[in-house]
Amino acid sequence: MSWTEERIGKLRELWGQGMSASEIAELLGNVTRNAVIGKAHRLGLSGRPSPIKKKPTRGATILSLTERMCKWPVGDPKHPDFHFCGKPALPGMPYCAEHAALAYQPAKKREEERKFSVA
DNA sequence: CCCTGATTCGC
DNA sequence: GCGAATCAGG
Repeated sequence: MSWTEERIGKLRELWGQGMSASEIAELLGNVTRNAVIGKAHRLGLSGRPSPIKKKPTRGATILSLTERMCKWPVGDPKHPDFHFCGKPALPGMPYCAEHAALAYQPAKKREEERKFSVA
């Protein structure tokens, strides 16, 4: 299977929407996340999370940074070591891509479960 | 241990 | 250029 314009367009679209490589690979079909990431990288993409160690924009106050901080509560709020994820949050999301996925787990095929409930 | 993406290697 | 393997981090 080669990367046609159609697939590349889908890849770029899904990737731009914040879709994870594994999700994109699954939706595209007959591709692995490695293929998607590899192609994305080759296309000049990558933008999404996990540039591993990154240099935070220092000079700005922590207040401005918290807006982009993943507000995922880690540990107990009463715990003295309580902290937030701190990873870059998605636009419009209080959490980063990973935690947003965890917080807003999309119910796939909810219809199927639904028809069972009717019975 | 799970997940993520990035980078590298071989085909 | 493609994909898998490997690396690095959360």
